[in-house]
Amino acid sequence: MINVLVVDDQLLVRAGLRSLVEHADDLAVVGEAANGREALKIARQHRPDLILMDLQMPVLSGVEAIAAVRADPLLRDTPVLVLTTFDDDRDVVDAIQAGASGYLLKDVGADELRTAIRTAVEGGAPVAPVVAKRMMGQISRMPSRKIREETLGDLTSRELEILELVGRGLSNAEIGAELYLSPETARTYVSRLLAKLDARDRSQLVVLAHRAGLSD
Amino acid sequence: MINVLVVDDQLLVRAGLRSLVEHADDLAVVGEAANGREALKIARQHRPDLILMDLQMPVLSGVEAIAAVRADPLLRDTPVLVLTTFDDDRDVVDAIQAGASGYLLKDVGADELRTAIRTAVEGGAPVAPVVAKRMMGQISRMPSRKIREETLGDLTSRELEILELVGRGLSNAEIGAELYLSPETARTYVSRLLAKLDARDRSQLVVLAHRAGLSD
DNA sequence: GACAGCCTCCATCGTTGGGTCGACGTCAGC
DNA sequence: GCTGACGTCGACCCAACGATGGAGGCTGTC
Repeated sequence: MINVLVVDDQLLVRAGLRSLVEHADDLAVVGEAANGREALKIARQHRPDLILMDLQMPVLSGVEAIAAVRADPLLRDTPVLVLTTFDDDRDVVDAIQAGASGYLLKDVGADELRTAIRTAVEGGAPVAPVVAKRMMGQISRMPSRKIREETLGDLTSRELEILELVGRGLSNAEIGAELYLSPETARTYVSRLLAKLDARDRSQLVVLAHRAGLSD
Repeated sequence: MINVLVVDDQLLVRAGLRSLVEHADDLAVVGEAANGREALKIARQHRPDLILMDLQMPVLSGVEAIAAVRADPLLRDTPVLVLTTFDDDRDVVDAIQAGASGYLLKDVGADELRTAIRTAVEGGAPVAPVVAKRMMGQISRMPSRKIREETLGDLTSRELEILELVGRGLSNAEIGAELYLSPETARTYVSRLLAKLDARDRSQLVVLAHRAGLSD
């Protein structure tokens, strides 16, 4: 039996969700909350298996509430399934970074919602196709392996090491200390990197390093 | 009627997919291909409404094939739905950056697959919950608005402008030229930024700018 | 009017960075 | 054994950077 906490500031929506959720034998609503603060309080009391949460709420927004859940030692592992009306890029990214376990829109079908709840409890991340499109848009803008290999292709492994440290903002002396080299050697490498990568500054090297995804 | 091109290097899988897909009245398989090169050829001939593609393939991998589809003026708008066995972070990111329209795993249910095909054709992005979890993991590692506001909170708008240019690797003189300032003024701002953000180098400023997501 | 905050400019001085050489050692491969 | 690629170190010199402290002007607000 999966116990669900329903969080939405509109009474009507909560009622609708309750009837939807309880239509299934394996699902039950153990509480309702009208805002983030209430949600946290009730969640700590009832320890639901999943929190179904709207984002637009007074007092404590959905995103803040999700972050609070993830920060709470008691609730840390409770999946939070976002169920909201909009799919702004900003909302989606914020919710995910706050620690959401899934992201559905309110036009979701009844069966879909129930399936999503089960999926989230099992550790999966149910996401509405429109939202997934947003997510993919974000990922498209990330540094790609292709760029990495194209720009860093003919660097030796040692040069890559140095570039990575330059990309962290280290000075030549610090790089030398980090790799047990003399500062002069570090400078030699940086000079070579500048020539190879057609950069003028070490700060341009930093830009390249980040563009190539060397920051991870 | 939605015409589907099935791409997989295993005959058996293609046969299975064909029977699954054609089980619905509104779906039809208009072609099969065993690798990326074939897929492109047949796609150009038949102009399917959707391409169902495995990633692991000889000759031309799935990711490469997707990129080729997106680069082809005739096929540019044809959705490519990835259907594969694994969900490596790398595969997922590569496929998305190549231009995939969705990402399913081969343990998908028959109904789910058919629904996903329709969703993809309509412009949505069907994604398996496990894959969505990977995607969310990627997005979690991106620069967040929170960090941005925390680190850049008490900067004036002008200072932000300068920081953005520093983050692109410009020198003081270039910043001055860009903003119609004297180089000395640019230096003054950079100095202030160094003090405010507790950095020592302009290269550390570049790091901060990128961490805060000022590169977009 | 006094004041604070912001934007703009400048001069000086020490430090770092970067270009350009050259040198030595190692190791793989022909 | 020679060559070439790589890694390491150093010396020279000039340009850029960064710290510091100052200055004037422009907005607002009290």
